[in-house]
Amino acid sequence: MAQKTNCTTDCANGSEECCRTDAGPKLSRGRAREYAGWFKALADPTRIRILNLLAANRGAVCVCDIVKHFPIGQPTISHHLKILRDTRFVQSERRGTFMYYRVNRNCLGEFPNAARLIMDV
Amino acid sequence: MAQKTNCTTDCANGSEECCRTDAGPKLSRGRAREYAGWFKALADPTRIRILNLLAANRGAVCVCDIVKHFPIGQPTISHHLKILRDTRFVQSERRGTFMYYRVNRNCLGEFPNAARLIMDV
DNA sequence: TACATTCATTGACGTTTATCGATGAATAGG
DNA sequence: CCTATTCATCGATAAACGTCAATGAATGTA
Repeated sequence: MAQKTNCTTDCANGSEECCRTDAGPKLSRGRAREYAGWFKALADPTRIRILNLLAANRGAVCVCDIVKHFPIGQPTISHHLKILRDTRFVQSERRGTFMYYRVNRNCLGEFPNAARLIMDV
Repeated sequence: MAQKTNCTTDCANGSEECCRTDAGPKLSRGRAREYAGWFKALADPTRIRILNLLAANRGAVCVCDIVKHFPIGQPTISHHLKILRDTRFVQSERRGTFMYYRVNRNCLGEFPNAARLIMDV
């Protein structure tokens, strides 16, 4: 429902940048949605600190140990871990009754890539 | 309300990683919130494409021109621009009746920094 | 002065999200 | 088997978010 304007006709004086820059976004809607989902996974303080905790411990950490460091319940931690796992920021591995989570360090190099693609450099 | 567990006592067998990794997150709650707010600004497909559009046009672009390229109304675009401006992803400048927006290219270099700080490398 | 245009703000709406408590599935050990 | 433990899933709730239509403030022009 893009609102109708007559900006184009008004700015036809040739001396302004307005209305001569008609280039739309180059990123497709689908790819933008993909990137947004990626950033959305990092758009929560708790998830950032979970990631930071996992990075601070070299090896993998089990859920019950993660829970200890946060003032929220275990189901909520599980919820956040699922989001981080679905977006490949962390990897999980089962050992007996325990689930061990570790950071997926490949994601680190992807940040500059994302910036480059969005910022169109 | 971190759920009580006896994980620590259970894993006192010394052969498991569990419960020997007691390092909490190093990032403060405040800084995590700051970073999260930053990522949250990019956690929407429309905002990513607005940013991409601004990056694709060398000079600044006025709001009415941005609106043309999206299937949403002008107030919503204004709303997104405010979020991007509050987080310093874009800068604005008034010329007469028009508001011109441009990408803040400094933000580009900040991505790797954010990754490094969160990932604690 | 009066009018048109650009853009931001407001208030309302449906949807999504973070959190909780309760429950269920899987595993380990008596 | 039976019980205890770890963790994921479900259902509910309150807050936050994206969007809209309507309005308002600022500016340019006749």
